[in-house]
Amino acid sequence: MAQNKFLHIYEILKARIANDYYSDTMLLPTEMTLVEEFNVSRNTVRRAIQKLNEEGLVYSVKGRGVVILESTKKDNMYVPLSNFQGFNTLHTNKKSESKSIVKSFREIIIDEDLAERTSFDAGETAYFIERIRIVDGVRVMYDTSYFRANIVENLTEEIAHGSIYSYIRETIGIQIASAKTFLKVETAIAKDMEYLDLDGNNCVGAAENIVYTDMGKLFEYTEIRFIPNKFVITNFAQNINE
Amino acid sequence: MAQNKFLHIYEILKARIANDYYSDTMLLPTEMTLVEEFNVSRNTVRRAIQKLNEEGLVYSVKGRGVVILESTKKDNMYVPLSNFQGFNTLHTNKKSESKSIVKSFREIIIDEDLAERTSFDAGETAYFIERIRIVDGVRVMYDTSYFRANIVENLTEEIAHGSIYSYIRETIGIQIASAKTFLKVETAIAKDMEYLDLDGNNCVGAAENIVYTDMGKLFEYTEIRFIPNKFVITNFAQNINE
DNA sequence: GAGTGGTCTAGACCACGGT
DNA sequence: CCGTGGTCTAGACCACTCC
Repeated sequence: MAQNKFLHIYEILKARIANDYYSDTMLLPTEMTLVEEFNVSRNTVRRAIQKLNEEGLVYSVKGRGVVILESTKKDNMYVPLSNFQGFNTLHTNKKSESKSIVKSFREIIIDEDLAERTSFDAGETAYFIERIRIVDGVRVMYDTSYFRANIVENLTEEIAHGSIYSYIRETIGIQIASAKTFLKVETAIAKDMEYLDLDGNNCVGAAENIVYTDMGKLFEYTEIRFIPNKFVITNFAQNINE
Repeated sequence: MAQNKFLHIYEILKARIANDYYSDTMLLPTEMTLVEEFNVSRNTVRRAIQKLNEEGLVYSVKGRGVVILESTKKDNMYVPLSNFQGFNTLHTNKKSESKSIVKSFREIIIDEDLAERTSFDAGETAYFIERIRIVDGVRVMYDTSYFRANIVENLTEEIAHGSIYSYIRETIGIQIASAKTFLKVETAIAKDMEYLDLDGNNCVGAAENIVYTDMGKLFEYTEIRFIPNKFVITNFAQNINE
C-alpha cells in the first residue's frame, strides 16, 4: 500500500497499461474520469499521469487526451547492475557472481590538473581510490574515484573494500542528493588494458560521475571505464520538437 | 517574456543561481518568500523549483530548504550536435562543417528477425535507410533507420537527403511525441569499418532509438553507430538513495 | 516549537483537438 | 461547439530539519 495517493494511482495505472486493460482506446481515461474513480483531486491524478509521462509510458496531448505508447520488446530486456546508477547489464537469465577488488587507496593533494577534472579546489586533500569490478570472473569495469577528505572523513582501505556509500550514509550521516553523468566511448589507454579483460577490443566506455551531498557540496568525482558489449545505458527523451 | 509564470520564475531563479546571487546561503529563498516576491501561488513557485531540480541545479530537502548545488567546470563544456537528441560533441571553438549522405534507401518487408529488433510487426512494409554523417571531412556516425510505411507514407530518397523529420511534421502532419534510447559500446563489425573513419579503433558507440508519434504509434527504429572520442552523452540522476 | 518543503483539495480560466 | 489537458489560485494538513 503506497502512502502517497498519487503514487498509488500511478502504480494502478501502470499495471493497467501493462495488462492491456486500456488497450482498446489507446487513451487513458480522462483526468475527470480518474478523479471520480479514485475520489481524489484533479491535481493528484495529474501527478500520477506526469510520472507515467516521465517514464515514457504515455504522452499527454492537450485537447485530445493521454496517449498510451505502444510497448516494445525491449521494455523488460535489461537488468540493473548493483550500485551503478543508470547502468544495466545485458539480459542474462543466470545469476552472476560479482566482486570487487581495491587496486589503489591513498590520500592525495589536488593539483591544478585534478582541480580542472574533478571541480575540487586545488590544494585540498582527497582520497584516491581505484577499484576493479569482476563479474563471473571477467574484469568488466574499474572506477577511479576522488572523495573530498573534508567531507568523507577517515575513509580507510577497509571501508573501500565494502560499500563506501553505506559508510557515508550510515556512519558519517551524509545524505546523497544527486549525480550528473557524462558518457563517452574512448580509445583504450595502457591502464585500461592492464585493469580490464578487453578481449581484443581497443576501446572502453567511459562515464564521468559527479555526486553531491544533500548540503549541495560536491563530494565525489568518479570515472568509470568499462568493457564493450556488456552494459546498456537507458535514456528517455520527451518533447523532441523543440 | 515567457508566457507561463512558472517558466518565467524558473528562468529568473536559474539566472540568479548562475550569477551567484544566492551563493551566500547555498539555499534558495523559501517558497513563501518567493510567493511574495513574484505574487504567485505557492504551486507556481513549486513548479519552477521542480524544474531546477530536474536539471540538477538544486536539490530540495524537506524541512531544510532548496539547496543550491555547487557548479562544476563541466557545466558548459559541451556543444549540442545538430539533430541528434542527447548527443553532444566534445567542445570545440571552431565551427564545424557537417553533411550527410544517403547510403541505402529501399522498401523492405519486416521479417521475424527485424520484428524482434524493431518491435514492428512481421510482414509489414517499412523504409530502410542508411545515412552517413560527415563532420569536418570525418565520417563520425551512420544510422540505420526503419520507418513504418503505413505511417510515414511516400517517403523518397530525395526526402531522405534532407530532413525526414521536417517531411513528417510538415507534409504528413504527424507530431513526434517522445523517444527511448538505449546505449552501448560494441565491437566494430564489418559495416562499421566500411562506413566510419575508425582510425584504428575496433569499437563503436551504438545507440538504439525508438520514436513515437503523438498518436502513440511507434514509427521509427534507428540504430546509430558512432566513432570513439567524439561524442558525449549527458545524463542526470536524482534520488540515488532508493 | 518554529519553519521548511511534500501532499492534497476544490475551485477557476485558458488553449487546443476533434466534430 | 464541447471536451480535453495546461496553468494557476488559495487555502489546508503533514513530515521533516534545526534549534
